[in-house]
Amino acid sequence: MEERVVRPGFHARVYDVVRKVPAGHVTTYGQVATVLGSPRVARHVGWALAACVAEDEVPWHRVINSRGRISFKGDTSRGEEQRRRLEDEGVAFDLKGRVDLKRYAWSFPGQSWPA
DNA sequence: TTGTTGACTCCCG
DNA sequence: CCGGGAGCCAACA
Repeated sequence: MEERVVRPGFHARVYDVVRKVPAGHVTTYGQVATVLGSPRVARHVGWALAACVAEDEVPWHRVINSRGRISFKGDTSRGEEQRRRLEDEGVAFDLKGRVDLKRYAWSFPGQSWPA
């Protein structure tokens, strides 16, 4: 129950949390990790999203880093796609490619798991 | 089993 | 705010 231990189904939890983010809003890896019960696993949230694809129906593009920026390890092609999707949903970007978290950050219902 | 890696975050300057 | 360094934990070889 309140184990909050990261189980092998970690990805599934990440996906569910990300799916709760409505269009026009964004969240951070740390936020998702916190909802999962472990703010330290922010890196694994990104890793889980990396494994996720369109078939998973996960709005991975709504997840950015704590600085309101799009972080990638080198393949910016997905970063540009992420930015395009967010702009299409009404999320404005800074000239430096940053999002105003103050305005678009989404709060999860209960901020805990399970929801 | 250990060691390396990483779509991160925090601290410092 | 930005950049660099250290820490974090699970997955992978």
